[in-house]
Amino acid sequence: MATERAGEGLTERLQVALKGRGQRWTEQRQIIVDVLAASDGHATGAELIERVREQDPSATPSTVYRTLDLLEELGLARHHHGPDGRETYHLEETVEHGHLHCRGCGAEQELDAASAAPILKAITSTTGFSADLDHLSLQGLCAACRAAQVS
Amino acid sequence: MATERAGEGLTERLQVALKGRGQRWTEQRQIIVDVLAASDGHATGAELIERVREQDPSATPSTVYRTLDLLEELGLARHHHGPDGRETYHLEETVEHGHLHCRGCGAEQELDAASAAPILKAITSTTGFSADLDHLSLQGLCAACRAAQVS
DNA sequence: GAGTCTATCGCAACACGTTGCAATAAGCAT
DNA sequence: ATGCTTATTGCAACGTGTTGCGATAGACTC
Repeated sequence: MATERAGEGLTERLQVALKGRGQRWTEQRQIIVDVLAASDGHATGAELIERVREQDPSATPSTVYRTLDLLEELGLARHHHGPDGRETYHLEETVEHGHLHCRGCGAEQELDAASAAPILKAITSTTGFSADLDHLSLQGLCAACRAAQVS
Repeated sequence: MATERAGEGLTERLQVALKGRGQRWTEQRQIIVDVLAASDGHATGAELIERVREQDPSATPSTVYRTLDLLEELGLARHHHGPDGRETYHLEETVEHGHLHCRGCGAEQELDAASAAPILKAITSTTGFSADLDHLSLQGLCAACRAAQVS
């Protein structure tokens, strides 16, 4: 397993953004961004900490979470809460998407922007509220489980 | 501050449901149901524990959370996760509803079943997924904050 | 009422995430 | 290169929620 590196463009964007705010670029932050880039789907806080520790055993949870918060502030990462309330993180590079958790079979579907468009439109027109797709995390029954329940 | 009691009908329904499953009705459970009924809107786990403790200082978190889980299994209570991932509980008697959290002003709107209907319909027709309104917890910008941002 | 079975309780430990504070070290000026 | 400023780190403690286990006590039988 090679150690994956975040795209150079991403790292550079980060350095510039940090410098502009009087903040610093550190080895730890490089590692955290790399880990996030390598786990391209979704990863929980605990998973990220574990993977960061593989590369730097001295890293602590507080540092990792603080860095994740920072990345979110900079708009480079996002997090959302699963049905159990646990957090999952992903890089902003990942396409913006929502999540559908089926309480029947436990499956998780992703909801891409195109499919979500009519839903977001319905939300806006009935409530005036403009919802963030990245925070859209629905629980319910998928089509298969609904069919199974009817039987 | 009078000690509020859950409606007798609710308590009786519970006793019957428990007996049918070979489970028991205890003083603690009465207290927890009462507290839940008294905090008719939403209450976090921590708040509920504190209030239960006022009536029975020997109650422990594990008991309260286990009872809440039990009430959910019986379909008498529900919980959902706020934008910070913390849990809030409410009795099933409460009208089913969703939540809208504004990331601009921090306001929280409720979403009643009538308003939600077109949204749920849009979800079903685009994804085949039948979403639970009680777990619908959106984050985004309310109409006022959107207007303010445009300026 | 006494005895039995087992659901429930309290405790203690754990898991995830957050926060305050003192020590370290990054980045800048000289 | 050296020193200064202060962002960042590691540690330790806390808050919320979960889980395992032995002790308690509810409900049922005789």
